[in-house]
Amino acid sequence: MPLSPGTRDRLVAAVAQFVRAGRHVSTRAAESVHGGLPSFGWGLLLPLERDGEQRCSTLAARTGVDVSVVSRQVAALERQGHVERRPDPDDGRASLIRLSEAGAAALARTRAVRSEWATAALADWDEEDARRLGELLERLAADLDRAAPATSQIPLGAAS
Amino acid sequence: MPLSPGTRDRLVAAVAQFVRAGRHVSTRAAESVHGGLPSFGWGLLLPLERDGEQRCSTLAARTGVDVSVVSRQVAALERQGHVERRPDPDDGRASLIRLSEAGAAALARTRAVRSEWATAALADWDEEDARRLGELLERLAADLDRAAPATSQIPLGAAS
DNA sequence: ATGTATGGTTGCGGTCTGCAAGCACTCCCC
DNA sequence: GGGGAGTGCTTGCAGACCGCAACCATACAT
Repeated sequence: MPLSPGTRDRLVAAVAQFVRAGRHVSTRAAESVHGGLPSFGWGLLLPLERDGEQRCSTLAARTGVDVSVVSRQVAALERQGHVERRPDPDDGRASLIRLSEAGAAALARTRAVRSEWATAALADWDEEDARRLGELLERLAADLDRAAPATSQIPLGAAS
Repeated sequence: MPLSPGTRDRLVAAVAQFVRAGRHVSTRAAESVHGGLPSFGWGLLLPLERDGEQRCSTLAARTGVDVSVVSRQVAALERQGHVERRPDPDDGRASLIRLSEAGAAALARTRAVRSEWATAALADWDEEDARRLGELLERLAADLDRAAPATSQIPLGAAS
């Protein structure tokens, strides 16, 4: 019994409130970039930048959404020139998605806007607290992913 | 210059990733309650429970969304019996929204489901880390609210 | 009384999401 | 080698939210 219910519930409440607040900011930051990425673009371009060329299904698994969503977003990003696609030489069904130069530039612009916002929001934070929060958030996100099974395992509509 | 860019950007990335993960969990937890609240219901019922009877516009301000959204959600929650409405005795235009007994019960059920999930997700967290994260999150949410002006102040579509 | 401001509702369009059906291709077993 | 099962992806569909703008009813100020 490592955690008191009080602390746990307070953390849950803080998370719920924070997710709401964070959603606003994350969509706004992307939208304010001209020729802006669709707000979800960030979530797709980031793993593309970090892990390089990869296929839709990998991207879907990494971002935790349905493949169909990724498929549509990739199509949109491709139309806008942010990503490029080529057939997978090892598998005729799949294609490999790669960040284009324009996409990298858009990502950099979005990142700059975010940094600006973050600087304002974090004006009176000190190094220690920020570092600590970053670590704890990363850990919590990982634990949430682990505790929240893939969508297929939760019968969404079929509540008993 | 209280914060290094490296720490700041890492925190930004952690927040972005976390918001994505958290959104999944928060919607799922509400949906899994039978006769479930619409996932946004939680966001409305919570301030109703905490601050008591209040009007739509107050609710909208508190939750940070447009009044029209609150209006529709209240209508839905009223149909489901989760909230009750009565005309404001002091102002014929307004109505006061109040959590019903059924709504309180639904809220309790949702909370129970959340606690269950949280217990699983936080299985190997210790008291100190959880408490610290809760505090830091609350502080960050407040700072984000402060740094991200109300929607009316950001011309959404009118990007230059 | 008349004009303005405010609380709320509704129509509209947009984004993001998941599910399910369908297509093309791969792989394995007979 | 051929046929069936499995896989990668796309698309049609429906649902949840969101904000803006137009609108109505009431309140308030001059």
